[in-house]
Amino acid sequence: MLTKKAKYALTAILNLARKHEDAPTRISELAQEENIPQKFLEAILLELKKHGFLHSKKGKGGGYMLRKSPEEISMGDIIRAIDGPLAPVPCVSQSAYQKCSECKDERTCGIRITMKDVRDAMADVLDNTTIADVLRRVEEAEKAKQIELVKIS
Amino acid sequence: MLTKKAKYALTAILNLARKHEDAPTRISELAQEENIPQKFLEAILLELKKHGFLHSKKGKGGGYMLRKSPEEISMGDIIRAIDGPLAPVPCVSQSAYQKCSECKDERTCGIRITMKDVRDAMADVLDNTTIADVLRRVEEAEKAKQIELVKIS
DNA sequence: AATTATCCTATTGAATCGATAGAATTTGGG
DNA sequence: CCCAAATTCTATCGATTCAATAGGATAATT
Repeated sequence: MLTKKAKYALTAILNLARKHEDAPTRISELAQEENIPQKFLEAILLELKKHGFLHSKKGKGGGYMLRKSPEEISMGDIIRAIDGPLAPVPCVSQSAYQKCSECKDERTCGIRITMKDVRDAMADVLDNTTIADVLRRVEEAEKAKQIELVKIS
Repeated sequence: MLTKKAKYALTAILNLARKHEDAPTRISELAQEENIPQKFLEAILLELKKHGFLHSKKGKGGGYMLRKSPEEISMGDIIRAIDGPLAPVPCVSQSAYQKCSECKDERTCGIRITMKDVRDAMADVLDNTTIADVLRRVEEAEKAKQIELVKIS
């Protein structure tokens, strides 16, 4: 399960990416727009900054802005930064492998074999979907919705 | 992340499936063979029984045995029974859908669109991998290991 | 210097995870 | 019919994580 923290992180980055402006966005503004508890969002943005996704400007007229372009950030990157490895079990994680204690031989462990497939399937989606991709798909969905509305009226 | 509970559940069912005997297996035996805390395993087996995967026989000569055949049990079934829905967010779950509170319109939510793909990718693996499939792949891996050993010697 | 925002530390309440203890109940065998 | 062996039930526990809040320190812009 995605934690709320990761969900808020994705929401915040998508919001900032949609703005694609040079002007920074205030935490308070972001919190209000996306219905995220401000103090919680504060901590999340700080973490995202430490991971290199954002940078910030202090003082009057300050706020947060994207550091990388939306094409360079994948959904997987953000989720890993906030929630940790994607893998359902540590022994199939690429980014944070850990040996399985109870397992006699990893090569012949049925759970590992299956979970490796699951991890790969998840990573295939999340590492090949950038913020820019998501924004594109949202736009398409919004267009489809408009057409639907016209049909009904 | 898969919980230890679910991992133990999978291990237990794989063990019972490998035995494919009519004779029931005692909890204590299963716990020892798979290095699972006995009292914890007790609770897990009970839960698996309630979900219809196992049935049990009390008293002397009793124990647990599979209720369904290994071909009829998918990895997804077991994980859902113990850990709950596969979906990373409730609003893309097939088995336990829940409306997203903070989302204005689900159809145009970028997180939902992406997470739907993730869910489908996971379900595609887990619902199409049966216990029998896993056992087959473990056997293959064991054969490959044997060949490897012969080569070295 | 005043304003505004980020940054830091600490704490909280609730839920979940992993596991244990002890007793109750059922069953088959002698 | 009683005993031993097994499952079944109830309850509790400590530790960790999750989600969020509070309050203030620090830094930078106008």
